[in-house]
Amino acid sequence: MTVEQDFEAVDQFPVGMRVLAVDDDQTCLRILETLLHRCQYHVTTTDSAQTALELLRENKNKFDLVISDVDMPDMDGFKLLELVGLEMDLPVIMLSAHSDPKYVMKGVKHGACDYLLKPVRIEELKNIWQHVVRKSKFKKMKSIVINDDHSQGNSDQNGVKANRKRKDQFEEVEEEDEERGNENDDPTAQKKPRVLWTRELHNKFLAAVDHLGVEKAQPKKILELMNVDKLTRENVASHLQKFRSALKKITNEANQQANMAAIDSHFMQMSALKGLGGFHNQRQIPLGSGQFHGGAATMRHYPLGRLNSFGGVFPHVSSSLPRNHNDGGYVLQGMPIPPLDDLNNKAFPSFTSQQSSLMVAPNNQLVLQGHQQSSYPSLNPGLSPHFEINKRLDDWSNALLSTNIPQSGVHSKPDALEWNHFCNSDAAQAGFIDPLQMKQQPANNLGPMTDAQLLRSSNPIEGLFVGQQKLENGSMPSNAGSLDDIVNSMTPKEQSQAELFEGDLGFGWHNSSLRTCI
DNA sequence: ACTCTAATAT
DNA sequence: TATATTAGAG
Repeated sequence: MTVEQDFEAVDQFPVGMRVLAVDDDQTCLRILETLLHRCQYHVTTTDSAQTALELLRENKNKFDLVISDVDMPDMDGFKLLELVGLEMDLPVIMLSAHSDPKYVMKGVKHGACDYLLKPVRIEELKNIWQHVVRKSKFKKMKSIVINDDHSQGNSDQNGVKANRKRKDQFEEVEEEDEERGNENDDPTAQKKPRVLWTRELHNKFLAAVDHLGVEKAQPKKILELMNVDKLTRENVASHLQKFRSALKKITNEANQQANMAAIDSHFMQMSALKGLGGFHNQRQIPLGSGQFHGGAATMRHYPLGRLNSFGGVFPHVSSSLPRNHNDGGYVLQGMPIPPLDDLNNKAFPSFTSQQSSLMVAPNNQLVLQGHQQSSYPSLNPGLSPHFEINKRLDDWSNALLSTNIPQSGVHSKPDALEWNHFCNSDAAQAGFIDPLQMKQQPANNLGPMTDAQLLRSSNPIEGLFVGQQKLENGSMPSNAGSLDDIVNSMTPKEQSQAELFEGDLGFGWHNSSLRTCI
């Protein structure tokens, strides 16, 4: 079988590929030329690197590949390599008699896409066209980002392999292609988007988990229930892992506390007194923004006290709030839903910065599209339908300010230490905020999270709050009944506003160390 | 084939 | 930091 036949059997492409061969040694150059011709390449030769460079500069896009000797009097082959890489980003193959790994490495580091040892065998030249294909593929996808990655990304991958003589070039090229292909198959595709577990997304997650039951909730099922585009099982698994560890932490702490029962009964009393504890999920709320198509939108009843402040999906932990958070108050963000507290404010806010509906953003993240949360306290309370919420933030902030509690910034949330400080602060002592009250009227006196709440894809607190306002100003009958009724009673405008402002209260809430407050 | 957990990477 | 990925073991 002739070389030609052999070659053509491989691929038609390389026929006519334009190769510039550079070697100061005339003999070598002649041999090289002959071999390249046999491969049906279109060959241009020169014996000087300088000339080569000029040829290349004058004939941009007239060459597909450069194959150059390393040792040349007028210009170091590496220099040529570098310049070519810089100026036209052509694939360059280095050629030398030195098998010294140092040289090989140098070539590779300078961006050579291959390093051939003299004497060159035609078998090696037969395959060099692949560098052209690869390079152009590579260029296409990197063209916007980087210009000179030629000398970096390329080299590392070849580095290890380059210092062995390549008998098995075909295989090797395939390997390399695979390596690159994994990441760069689609030139337009960038890195996989990261999922941002926003409140809304988390709520869907919670709804799914709740539906399945905490114990039985598994990534795959959750994923199905959530029915969110582009979300993967891995995403869910990761989140679930985080969720569970947060859960464990919280329940552990809760269980360490004594007097649960007493506190429980107290809570129940408070609930009853408040008239809010008896809410049932009587009907669903029509959802504007929910994308939820799973089976969680069914009516459920929870035994009062089963649910606590963590989104209604936590196991029964004597329905008492966790207290005495002794690790500094850190709670995995996005896990617990903030307690509703009593509706007369005194929320213990934390601040998050994302919200709204799910999309794939240009920045290549799965994000919730929407406004960036206004930095507290920049919201204008007078204009916000969430005046009271902002006021709560004000209260909290002021309380903090008046107690020398170090604040780490707008997005900080108090940790256990800060909270203890706060509880002992003048502000607290003066009744500015009553820790005791906060303790006595924790979130779960408001009954379970409803499907509707979860599915509304907005901060349930917001809806509740609006409802509460309506109750208070008489625009809603006081016997409105269920929580759902309240939320349902929101006007479309209010709902959209709630939508817009959702996230005013973050969900990194933790009412840590309440025990130490009394 | 999937899940869980821990560890580690990005 | 939050999320992703991986490993190793069910």
